[in-house]
Amino acid sequence: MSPPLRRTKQRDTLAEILERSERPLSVAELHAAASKRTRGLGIATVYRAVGAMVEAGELESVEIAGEPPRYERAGKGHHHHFACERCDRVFDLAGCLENLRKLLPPKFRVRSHAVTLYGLCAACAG
Amino acid sequence: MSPPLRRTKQRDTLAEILERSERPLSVAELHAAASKRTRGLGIATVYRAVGAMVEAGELESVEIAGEPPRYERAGKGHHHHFACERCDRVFDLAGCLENLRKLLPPKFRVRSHAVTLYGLCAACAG
DNA sequence: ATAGATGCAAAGGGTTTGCACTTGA
DNA sequence: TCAAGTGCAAACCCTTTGCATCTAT
Repeated sequence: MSPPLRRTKQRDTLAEILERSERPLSVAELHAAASKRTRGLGIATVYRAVGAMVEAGELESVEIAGEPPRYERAGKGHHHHFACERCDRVFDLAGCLENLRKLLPPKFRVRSHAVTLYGLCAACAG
Repeated sequence: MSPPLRRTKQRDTLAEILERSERPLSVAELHAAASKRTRGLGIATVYRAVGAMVEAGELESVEIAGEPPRYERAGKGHHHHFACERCDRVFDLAGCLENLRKLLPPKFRVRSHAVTLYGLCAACAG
C-alpha cells in the first residue's frame, strides 16, 4: 500500500528533532528547528514527511482545539496534554482520569477521550 | 468599545436557531439552517454575527480539536462535550471530573480545562 | 535505472476583510 | 439621518498538490 520510507537528510533531521523533543511540536516549530540544520527546507516537505511518519505509525498527532496539530513519537502510552496560554507550547501530562464514563448520556458509546488543561507552564508562571 | 448590537432579521434568525438548538452548532451548520429562512444569507454575515455575539457574551465557542468551532448560548454552566465520530455532531455532557489537578506537573498553573469524549451518539450507535 | 523525495509555485478550503449598498434606531 | 449590518468578491492563512529536478536504493 504505502511505499517504504526512504532515508533522506531532511527526514533524518525531522525525526531526530522529534525524538529529542520532550514535547509535541507543530509543523511550524518543526520547520523552524529543522531549517537551522537543513537550509532551504520547504514547508511542504515537512508536511509530507510528518504525514508519512504518522501513516507509518512512527508519529502521533496531538490535536488541541483551535490550534494546529502537534506531533510526537508514537508509543508513549496513554496520556493527555497541557497547553500554555502564554508561550503557546504544548506539554505532555502523565496519567489519566477515571470515571470518564459517568459523564456519558444513555446509549452513547465512547471510543476515546481527550483531556487538555490550559494555563501557564512552569517557565511562564515564573 | 464595541457598539451595541443592532437587531436584524439575519441575527434574529441566527440567535433563535442557537437558542433552540440542544447542541452547539458550527458556522456551516448555522449558515445552512438560517439560509432556509433568510434567503441569500452570506457566510460572512454568519461569521460576523457569531463573532459579535461571542464578543457581547451572548455565545460561547466550543472548540473541538481538529474541528471548526461550534457555538452555544452562554451561561450554561461548566460542562464538557461529546463529538460523534459518525455524524460529526457535538453534544453537551453534564457535569465534570474531579482531581484534574493531579495530572499537573510542578509549577504549572491551570486556568481551565477541556474534556472531550469521542464515539457514537445515541442515534448513530443504533 | 527508477520510484520516492524535494523545492517551488500554484491551487484549495475555510475564514476574514474591503467596499458599496441597505437598513435599523 | 447615518452608523451598523449585509452581500459579494477579493484577500488571507495554512495546508495540499502539480511538476520538474534530484537522489536513495
